[in-house]
Amino acid sequence: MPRKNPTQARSRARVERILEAAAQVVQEKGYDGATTNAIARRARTSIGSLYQFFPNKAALMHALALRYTDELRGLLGRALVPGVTALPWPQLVERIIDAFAEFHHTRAGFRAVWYGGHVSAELLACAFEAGRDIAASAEPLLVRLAPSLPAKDRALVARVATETVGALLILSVQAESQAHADRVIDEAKKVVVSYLARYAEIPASATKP
Amino acid sequence: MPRKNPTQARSRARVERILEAAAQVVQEKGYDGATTNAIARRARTSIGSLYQFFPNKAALMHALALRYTDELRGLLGRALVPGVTALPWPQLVERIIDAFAEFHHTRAGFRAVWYGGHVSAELLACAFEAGRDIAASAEPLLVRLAPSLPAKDRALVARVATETVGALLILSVQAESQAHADRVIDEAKKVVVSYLARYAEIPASATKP
Amino acid sequence: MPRKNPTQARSRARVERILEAAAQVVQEKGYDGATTNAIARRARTSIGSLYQFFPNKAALMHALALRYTDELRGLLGRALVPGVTALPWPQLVERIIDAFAEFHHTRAGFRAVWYGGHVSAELLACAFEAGRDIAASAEPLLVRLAPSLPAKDRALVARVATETVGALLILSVQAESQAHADRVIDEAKKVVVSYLARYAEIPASATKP
Amino acid sequence: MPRKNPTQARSRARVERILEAAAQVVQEKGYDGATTNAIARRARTSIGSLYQFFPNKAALMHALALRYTDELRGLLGRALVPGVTALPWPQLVERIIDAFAEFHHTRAGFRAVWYGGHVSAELLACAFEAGRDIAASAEPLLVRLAPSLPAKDRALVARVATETVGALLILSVQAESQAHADRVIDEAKKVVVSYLARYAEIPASATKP
DNA sequence: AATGAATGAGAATTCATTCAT
DNA sequence: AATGAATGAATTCTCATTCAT
Repeated sequence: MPRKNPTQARSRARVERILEAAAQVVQEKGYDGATTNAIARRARTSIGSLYQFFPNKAALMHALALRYTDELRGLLGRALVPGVTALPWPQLVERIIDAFAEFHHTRAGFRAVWYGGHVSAELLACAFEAGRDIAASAEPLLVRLAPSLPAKDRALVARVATETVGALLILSVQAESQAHADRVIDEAKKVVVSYLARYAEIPASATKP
Repeated sequence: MPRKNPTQARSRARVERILEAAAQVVQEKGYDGATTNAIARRARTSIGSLYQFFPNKAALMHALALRYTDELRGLLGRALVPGVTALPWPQLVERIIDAFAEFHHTRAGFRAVWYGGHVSAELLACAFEAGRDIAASAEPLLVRLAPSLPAKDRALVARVATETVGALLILSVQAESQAHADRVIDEAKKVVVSYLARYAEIPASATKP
Repeated sequence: MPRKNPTQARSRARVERILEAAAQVVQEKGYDGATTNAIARRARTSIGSLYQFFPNKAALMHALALRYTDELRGLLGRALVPGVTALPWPQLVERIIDAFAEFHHTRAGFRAVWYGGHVSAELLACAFEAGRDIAASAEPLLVRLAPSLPAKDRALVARVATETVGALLILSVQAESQAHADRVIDEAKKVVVSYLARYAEIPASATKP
Repeated sequence: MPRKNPTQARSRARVERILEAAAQVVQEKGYDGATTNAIARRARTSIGSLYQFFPNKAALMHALALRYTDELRGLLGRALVPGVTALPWPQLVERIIDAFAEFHHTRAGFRAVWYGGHVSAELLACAFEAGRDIAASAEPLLVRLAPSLPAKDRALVARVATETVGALLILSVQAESQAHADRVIDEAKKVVVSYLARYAEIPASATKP
């Protein structure tokens, strides 16, 4: 019974190192300064190895973006721990916004790549996809909130709410003080809750049965 | 009585042509594909002339970006024609969103430069300032809507509303069909109106005296 | 009886201004930095006018070089004032070297163009010609010194002596102190006098009849 | 027991090829005509490789120049083989001049870079240093020739003699025929020997004990 | 699999020169 | 004659990608 293929493990670690290096280099030098050679050097690998894992620069950048969006994609699911889902819906929404806010404030690399200078066309495409996915993961909440809303509308509402939160979190991150950042997040909560209230078919105080 | 120095006029026209060409090429080929030579060719000028007006590619792109933010800055003021300001506040807000939506949909170059990848740190700073200015131009409306709101809160609310509209207009522009784009804009109106309703001290139906 | 064509006078002044500007710009920016446009700007003329007087950049540089070499060409003749030519030959030689030394130390522009950085191929060709001419102007002295020396040898000896003086004057100009510069000139005199003494057919103390 | 790292050896050879090519191209096309692409082509390398070894054109030219000055620095030492040092001093001096003359006539690239135009200020500083070093390597001969000459004067005399030889060798190289070039070298020997004879404290016929 | 030297297409930019005004 | 905006060929240099070792 052989243990896990050591080569695979090493490969995985190397890919991780390369992505980490890419995030750092993009952050430090900007998108244009982030040459594949510089990234390989930072990752203490050879440029040849980099190309073993990523067919070209675009693929590398795409993977870099996916790494964060994947985390984001799972974020909503992870926020919905049992105790939380039972809360009245406005508080539930606020908890989710808090979870995203924490992500934005914690992941410096994320901000660096997404908002810290050069946002490439590839990254934007990724962001769009990620947005769609995140919105999709928010749809179940909408089902509870507005059961009679047609599926198509539900997707739209989820997307609009998600996108709004995203934009306001960026504004929050750019704030000059922590206090101001917090106030922006408070307003974001108000924006989304007011909006969803339009569609809500259950009272704002109802807890999950 | 000679008319305006023809050379200056020609220069201005040429700069205009170059910026227009740049917008088109960036839109078509992306930032990296937009070579200075291609831009000059599209503008039916020589590459030398391009460099007479813009010291380097970054400066050209910067000018292109500024051109749009400057237009945006004045947009709100221009939307507030007499007939409009007398409308009930929710309709007034909707008119303003329509004005911004038209701008986003009309100015292909705007989208190209701001969302077409490669937004430099310098440009982001510009965008931030522009956001602040646009929000500032929206504050008078808030005074009418919520006279007792403290100035500091007013600035925050204006900024949050502005940023939300901006984000949703981008989403709208990315929509695959015109119909979908319109629905996104409708939702944007709902988001902002619901949010502002929280602060409104006058009825949604009140017209200006 | 009309006075001198004023246009010609103005042209001459303009050419002078351009050459002066060229010398300055070469000195300040180096040969590569000395663009024709920069020279025209410094001369407060248009680039078009510059090309009216000089068919191309090479011609301008050539004229610039000639301006100094022409002065050099006449220098020896001017040094031979009556009182000087009567001196014993070694002192005469020393006087000539002093005259050249003064020229080198006085004409900062000359040093700038010739030794201050970028010496172009054209300038070198000029220098070679000038060297030949200056050597030629020194030949009459050799006739007095060594009447029986064949003309061909005389040309060679004159050239060798001239070139040697030139090289040592450059060394002198590069000296870190005035005192050191003077000592180099003293040695230059010794070098040339010792050399010419080989060919001298008249005593070192003989004055001209 | 592996032999020298082949990569290093190949690199060294390539650098050598590039420098050789640069010397040739500069000689043929002049400094301005010597494009980096032309040099790479001549060296049968890619332009990319050229830039791997030299950060820019100036650096390449600088390296080319240094290569020759370094060779020159060692030249005098190498000329003083046992049989030569025992010669009477005037013959010894002549042998040294012959060695330098051979260098000048052999190394076409040397002439190209140093006298082919575009000698940068940086390069001039190099040349000055090299001159000092070469003069220093000649001082031991002066000690034998004029033991009582103070050290400071010795340095000056060595420098003056060295510089004179250098200037006359350039003149020699520019000569239109080999015969003429040889005659210039003969005169150079006379110039230096006559000059040094002024300081000589030992007979011109004395051989080294 | 890993390495990194080598490649070369292609980009930005300059500047001598022209020519319509 | 004078002007200087316009031209575009030519140059330097970068960097994604390949491939022999």
